[in-house]
Amino acid sequence: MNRLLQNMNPQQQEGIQAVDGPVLLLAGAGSGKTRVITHRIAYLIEERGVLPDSILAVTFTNKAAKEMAERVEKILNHNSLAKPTLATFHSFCVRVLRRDIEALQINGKGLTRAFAIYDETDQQAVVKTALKRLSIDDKTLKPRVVLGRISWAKNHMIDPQQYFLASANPMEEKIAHVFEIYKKELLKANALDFDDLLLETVRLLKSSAEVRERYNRRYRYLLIDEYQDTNHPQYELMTLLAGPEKNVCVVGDEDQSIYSWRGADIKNILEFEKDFPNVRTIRLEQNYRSTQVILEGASAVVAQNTQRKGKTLWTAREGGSLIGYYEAPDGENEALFVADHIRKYLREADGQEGLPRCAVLYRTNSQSRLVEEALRRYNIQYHMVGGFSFYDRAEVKDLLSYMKLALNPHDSIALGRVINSPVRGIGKTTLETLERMALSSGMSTWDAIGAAIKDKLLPPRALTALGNFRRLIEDARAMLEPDFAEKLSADVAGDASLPEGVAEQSEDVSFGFGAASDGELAIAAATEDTGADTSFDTSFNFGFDFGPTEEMSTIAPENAANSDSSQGIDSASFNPFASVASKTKHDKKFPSIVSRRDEETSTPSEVSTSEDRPAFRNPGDPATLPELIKFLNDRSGYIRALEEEATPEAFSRIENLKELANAASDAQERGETLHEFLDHAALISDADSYSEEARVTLMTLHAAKGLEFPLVFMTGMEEGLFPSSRTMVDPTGLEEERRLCYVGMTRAMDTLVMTRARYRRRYGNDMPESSVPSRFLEEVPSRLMEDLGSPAARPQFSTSDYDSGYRGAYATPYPKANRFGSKNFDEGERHYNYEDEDQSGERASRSSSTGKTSANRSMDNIASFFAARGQKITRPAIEVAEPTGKTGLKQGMRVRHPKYGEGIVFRREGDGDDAKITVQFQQHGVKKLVEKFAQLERL
DNA sequence: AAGGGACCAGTTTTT
DNA sequence: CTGGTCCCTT
Repeated sequence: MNRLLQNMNPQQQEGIQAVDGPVLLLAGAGSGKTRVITHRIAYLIEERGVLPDSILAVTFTNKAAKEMAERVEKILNHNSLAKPTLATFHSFCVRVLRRDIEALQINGKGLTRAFAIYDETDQQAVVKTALKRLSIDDKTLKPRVVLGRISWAKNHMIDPQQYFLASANPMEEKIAHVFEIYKKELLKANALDFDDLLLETVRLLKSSAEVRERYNRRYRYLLIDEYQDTNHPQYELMTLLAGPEKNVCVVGDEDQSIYSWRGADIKNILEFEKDFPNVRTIRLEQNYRSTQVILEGASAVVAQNTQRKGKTLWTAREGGSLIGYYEAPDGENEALFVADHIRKYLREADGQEGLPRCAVLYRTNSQSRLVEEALRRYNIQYHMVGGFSFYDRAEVKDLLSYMKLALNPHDSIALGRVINSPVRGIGKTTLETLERMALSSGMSTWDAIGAAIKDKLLPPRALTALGNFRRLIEDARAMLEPDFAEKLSADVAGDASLPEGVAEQSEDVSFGFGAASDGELAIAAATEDTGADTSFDTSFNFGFDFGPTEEMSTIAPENAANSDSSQGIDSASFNPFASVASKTKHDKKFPSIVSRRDEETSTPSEVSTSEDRPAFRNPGDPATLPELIKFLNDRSGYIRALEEEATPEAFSRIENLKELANAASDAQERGETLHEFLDHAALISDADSYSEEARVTLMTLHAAKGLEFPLVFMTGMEEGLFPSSRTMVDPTGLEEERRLCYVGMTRAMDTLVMTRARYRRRYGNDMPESSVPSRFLEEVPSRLMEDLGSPAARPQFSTSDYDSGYRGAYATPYPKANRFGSKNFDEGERHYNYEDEDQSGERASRSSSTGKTSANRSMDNIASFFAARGQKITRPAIEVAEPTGKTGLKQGMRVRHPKYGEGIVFRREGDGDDAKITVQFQQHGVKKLVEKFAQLERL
């Protein structure tokens, strides 16, 4: 038998071999779907002799795409040089548009290939300005809501005019107006939002037969994963890409459709069968992942849904441990329970085969904080996906905005973001004037700046500031031009040919950077030693004197001097390549970017191809990514402003910018263009940071889709939280929540634990009411569950005579109306107590300082728990924390502050460099200070 | 123009 | 408890 079909069940084999014509693969959770997809791709290549180039597989997340690519490569034993295209819908569209969007232009008008991608924050900014322009209070009409409507309209192919005509009330009419402005602004800014990426690609492929046929020729085998989560534009895209051959395979599971709120349309599956009448449907129903207990539990939950085709998943893994349930008194305790459980699990798994891996899943990102804290206390390494992405941090976005402006200065959102950060004296009034100018003349803000300077339409001070800013951007733009360095230096000789990394592909579609045309920043591929050698001289001067030449007089000499070492901008504190940079610190004349390697090996003139000396920028090439970043960091004064701020936060921002420089340097090594780098930053999602090696992973239920773990925790199983209160009103929303629950449960291979907190804090306040157990808990047959409640409570309540079948004891003293506890519970009885520790002793101490009346709150448990181990705790911090910082300051001590004068230490939080001290000053009231910087003097 | 303080509103899920 | 916005002072 073919090795690609080995160890596959008949349905899987069919899925792998049915490569011609349309195929619908209905793949239940854990049914080996990814295996089938990857083997199918390998089968196409190995058995059918299909060129990898002509295979396109579209997945939902970058993570899935990456994983799939790796697995395919592994199956093929790395034998294949060419690779199939594996991408998300969005990233694929970006690549298409970066290449072909200008085919949509009419009379030279329309978006260019330098288009920007607007993320949700950018979109909000556009909506906000639109609202302001229409004098609509953004409290009555929330930007989020407006955006939701706009997105909805777009995905239903409704334009602003149609929206206006269809609007039934003033509110809708207003939205239509905002929509119209929004659309115009994006056009003016040469920008596309996430929806546009899909829609414009569809429009492109529909309107240009030439382009469509080109892609049809290129991609002859199409595969769409997570088909149940596609929306209408994605569906259209699929049909367009499928072309006349219709070798398209879609893979999905309606029970795992969890993105309908984003426009995913279950109808797509039905329409698929309609549009492709000769479709072959294959069902994968054997689950290879979970134990029978878990699978049965999950199936029982999802069986409550009415809107499903219904299928019978089965597993050969009979039995399995029961689904655990733990009811915590509050969120902290819940998190500690999970952490403790994980620690035991990791300990026990130590000697065993295989990597121990587990996941903590929750409905909302905000729930992660408590779990994180708990894991940190246990010193358990964890990996969190989601939440604030690296690329969402303000400083990173700022720098990215500078980079975007270098490509596309008309990007008004990026411009608005950084025009005055760091502060350079361009304030509100100036911006308002510019905005008015732009509005009345229809030009972009960037052009308005030019006009204002040209016609001296603003006060001199503002004009100077604007002029400086404009020069900064223009200089950055100049760096993207080939020959930019030559313009800076008179004595440059040599040919400025672009590096040819990849030859144009056989068919006419290619995304390699070799395909980059003049406007794009083509960058030579690089080797490992690149980063260090390439670029970063500590001061931005590229190692040669760039006295202002005719063309580049915009780079003012004083600016260059500005960034000289003594001024602190450059400095080792920032430069990621400081160690090398200090060595190479320019005593060379041009071409300095070219580097030691040249000195050692060959002369620059001999070198012409990127293969020969990929590490360096050839004379005549545009600047490298790290060079650009370095330039922007220095010339914008961004780093300097942070350094002057000198707060811990500022330093961590600098760290983040370093990290961005590292990312750029990596991208450089991969041969990415600036466009590609920015596209990546725009499209990367938090879910993509999941790493297989992590022992402990924290993420939302949504992010967990497609993954599996031996041990899974589902936390926050409470009505209103999960299912979310917003979804509980309509049955459709509720069914989606239920599917989400199904997705979560079926992530578990061996063990599943569900938890709930009786009291959960919200907005920093305790919720007055006890939570109600999630209905999904009720939907799991009780014989499949066991209570993991307080070990201490167990002896009190014998389990043997408890009839509902799970071995917990907690429900006994209460009416059994609800298996999952009742409101009148005495909190003291059922604490999770850590390793059966006696809670009675030290716990009682002085916890009343928190103002809580109940001595049984988990906080006190935690306090005693850590106190017993001699560890410091930060909560409640007041009575336990031992001051160990350099100052040795303690609560009650009298201190003097250089500015605020005398005061008394009120409390102390944290330790080491992060320690914060709250001081009651006689004159200035209560201040919270970072100990390290506070310069407090003990009296 | 810029920084600080007071006030208020918000938690789904994501490319 | 956070983050954003508005208004106040310098």
